[in-house]
Amino acid sequence: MGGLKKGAWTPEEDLRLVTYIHKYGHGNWRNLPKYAGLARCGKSCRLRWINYLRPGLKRGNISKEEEEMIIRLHGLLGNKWSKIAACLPGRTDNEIKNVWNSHLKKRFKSKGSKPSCKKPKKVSNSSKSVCDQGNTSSENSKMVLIDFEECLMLKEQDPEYTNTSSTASSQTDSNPKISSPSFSCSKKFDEENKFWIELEECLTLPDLFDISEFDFKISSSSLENELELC
DNA sequence: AAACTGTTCAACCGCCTTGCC
DNA sequence: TGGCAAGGCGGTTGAACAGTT
Repeated sequence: MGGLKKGAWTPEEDLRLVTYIHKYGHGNWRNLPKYAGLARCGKSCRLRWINYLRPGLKRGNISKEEEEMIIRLHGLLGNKWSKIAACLPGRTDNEIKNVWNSHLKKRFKSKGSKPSCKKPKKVSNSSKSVCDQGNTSSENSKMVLIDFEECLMLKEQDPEYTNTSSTASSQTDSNPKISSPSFSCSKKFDEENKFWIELEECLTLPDLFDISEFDFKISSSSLENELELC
């Protein structure tokens, strides 16, 4: 790959890239640099466009609300930066990753909790975990996001899944924070097959509600009916 | 003022996924 | 159905900047 430039982009390169994309779009990133007269690889052009030059990007500080959102989503999705970014208009996956790694992660370290959640895991016969780590926000957030596709996939993989009752799982017994074994949630669908669920207000939550203490399971044969924390 | 240390963030790297032939 | 190309993603790096001694 001799002759390909690396490192920081110059204003001239930015201008070339923006001008080209505005004129012709980016049909093929691999060929784009050649046609745009850039000594960069296609990947580099794509990254520059997505993370910096694309219209509609919010530059500057992440707001408190955005921060809270990142924390919640990270608790549920783990290091799925692109998925998290999809929920934050104008923010890029790279930006969110940087924000997380530079300040938010430290905040969790100092609190002594584990912020990340890699993959859904099976915890017991009677329940499936959508996420094994959760909301560690300092506020009593009661909104959580469930990846509907992931739920569906898990359900399909495990025939026992739909046979679960609403009784408490063994994990609940070891949870000192909450005595009630389960409660239901109302749901709110949004785009991309995810839906928000809002925990019922009737439940008395501990001051520092931590979803990581719970698993989600589907309590009826229909995914659309009800989810439970257990 | 200089040296050192810590932080931020743009960019790169390599792996994985997807779509096409 | 397998192979290949391209795009997408997450982890990592390193330069620039800020703060501290």
